[in-house]
Amino acid sequence: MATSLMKTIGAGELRSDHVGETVTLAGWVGRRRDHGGVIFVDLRDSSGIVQVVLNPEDSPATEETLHGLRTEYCVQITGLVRPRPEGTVNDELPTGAVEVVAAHLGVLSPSDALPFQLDDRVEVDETKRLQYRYLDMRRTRMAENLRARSRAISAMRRVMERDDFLEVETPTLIASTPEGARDMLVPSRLRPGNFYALPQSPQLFKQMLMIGGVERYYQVAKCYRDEDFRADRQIEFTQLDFEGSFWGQEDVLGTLEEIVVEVVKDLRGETVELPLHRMTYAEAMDKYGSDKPDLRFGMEITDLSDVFAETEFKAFGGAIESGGTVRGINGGNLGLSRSGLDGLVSRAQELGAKGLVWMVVEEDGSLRSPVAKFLSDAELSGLKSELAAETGDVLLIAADEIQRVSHILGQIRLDIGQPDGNDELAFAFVVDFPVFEVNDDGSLSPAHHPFTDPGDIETLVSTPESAVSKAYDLVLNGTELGSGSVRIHDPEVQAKVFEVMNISAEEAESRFGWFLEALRYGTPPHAGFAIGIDRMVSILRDEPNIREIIPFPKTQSGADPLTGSPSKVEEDQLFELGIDVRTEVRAAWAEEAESPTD
RNA sequence: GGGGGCGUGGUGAAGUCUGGAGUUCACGCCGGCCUGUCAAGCCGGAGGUCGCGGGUUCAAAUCCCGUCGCUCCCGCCA
Repeated sequence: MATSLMKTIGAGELRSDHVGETVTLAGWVGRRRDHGGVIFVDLRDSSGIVQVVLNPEDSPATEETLHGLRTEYCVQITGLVRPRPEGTVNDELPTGAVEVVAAHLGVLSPSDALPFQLDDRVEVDETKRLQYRYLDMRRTRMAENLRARSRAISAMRRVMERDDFLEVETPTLIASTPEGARDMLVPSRLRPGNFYALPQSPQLFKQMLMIGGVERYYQVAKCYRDEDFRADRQIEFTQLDFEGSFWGQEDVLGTLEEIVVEVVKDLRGETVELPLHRMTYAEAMDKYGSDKPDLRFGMEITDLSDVFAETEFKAFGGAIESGGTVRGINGGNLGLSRSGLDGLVSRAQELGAKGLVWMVVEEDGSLRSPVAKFLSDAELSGLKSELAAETGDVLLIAADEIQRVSHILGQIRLDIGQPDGNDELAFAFVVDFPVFEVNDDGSLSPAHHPFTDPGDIETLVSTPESAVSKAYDLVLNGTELGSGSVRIHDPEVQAKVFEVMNISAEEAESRFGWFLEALRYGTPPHAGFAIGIDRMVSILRDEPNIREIIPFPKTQSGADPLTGSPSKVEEDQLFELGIDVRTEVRAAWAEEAESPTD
């Protein structure tokens, strides 16, 4: 802790070594224990907590100041560091062996009574916390999360600088580029009716940096995606974005491994074993029904099509006949009641399943299930052996087209398999993503932005649905931390990809003509990645959502309870921007003004 | 766009299913006592339009309808 005019040392830094020194501290009044005569104050600053002793003899401040001290007053204290008396040492505190006898106490700034207690054991409504985020971050949870976030970024920079990456800032008022998500738009005053987009990622800029000879670039980049919120999604978030020239996939994954090792070391003091686990997209989908498998537990999806190849049970047989599949998972001994099992069925239906068959293995080896009577003995025993079923196990089976079955069982697997209190970290690279995802109606939609190396061009053209791109993800505990790819550096390939993606030459020219031209000036082969910093830190900190990692996050409806954003603006301002508000919106405003809600 | 959960003094919860006086618990706040506590202790006190609107009822925190906010999820999103 640097000294300043107002303090000579951080409160949390005091140790027995400092005994005998007179120090000046500044910080906040945490807990206050007023015994009438002596008063103990837990003085807190960013370095920690130390006990300050105030008493009439040693502290010549007025009685009023002493007893008038209240929680969260901002104070400055000068006093002597001394060992705590015999028997009063507090082993819970790093500073617990000493205390500061205040000779002088100054209130720098008093505090109103707080809207909620800063005690970490008190759970507070999150909206309230966000509304008073500046108080919330005085609590250890947020204070530590902010520090962890900073350390994570610092570790990332360390790797980037060690490997000679150049930090470059790219603009945030840009032309809309296709990343799949909805753009956040900013109106242009100088060109009414025209809009900037906020970047969903610095994608094309970093590629141009490669063309520009930077060779190795990184940026801690703010990104924006105007989509619905989730526990791990905000409309603005921060990524470590990097890119390298003369690079292929292995170079990127190697750099990611370095980053993972450093960040985990700094945040958790743990050593990550290299190489990180790696699997193909196809394997991930097959075994885990997800492109971001949670590998902290097994419960792999098993193909049961062979078992039920000849079945009389229509739900299974029908699926197989129409080219689909029957697959199942062994959920283990879940101890679920009938209604709990039915809950899984509803969940499956929510996920688009026609149904979900559950079976419980009884003591005598028989299978209890609403559909057991429709299945032959051979099928039941085949099922048990395929799923390695033991007494008490719950078997869950779905039948439908492959993609849907994977999705359903993959989600159910997560619902029932999430290890509680398991602090294991399961990193994995998922590689060989397809170029296209197949929609329900059989049509294709790009799985990545169109600047991703689509692999073999002939395959891309002849059977696009089976084309494998050079795209890869980094996954941690079932959450996608980020993704990247080898990029296209050949303008001919780029044109071909647009064609296959049904982007006409005219459209490509009008939207990215400038970029297509850039590709024509000796573009080096290049590849890169972007890691979601908020996500990574939230998992490493065992936080349930990324709002705990973002200093000033938004609620699920995109509002900031502290500042009131988004907010209305004056009509003059809209006029100046060339924006006309629709009559319906205007009417809604008027109604809102008349009858304020909540 | 859809489904689930939640909304009760400043904070957190119980009460809601099965309607009967704003009832209870913990913390905080205010005042008093108290010179070795560390979630200090003891005594006293203040503080609520039960999110909001409507309906049913003799009577609504409680039942019904609507609405707003927060949250988790599906869709969406890499």
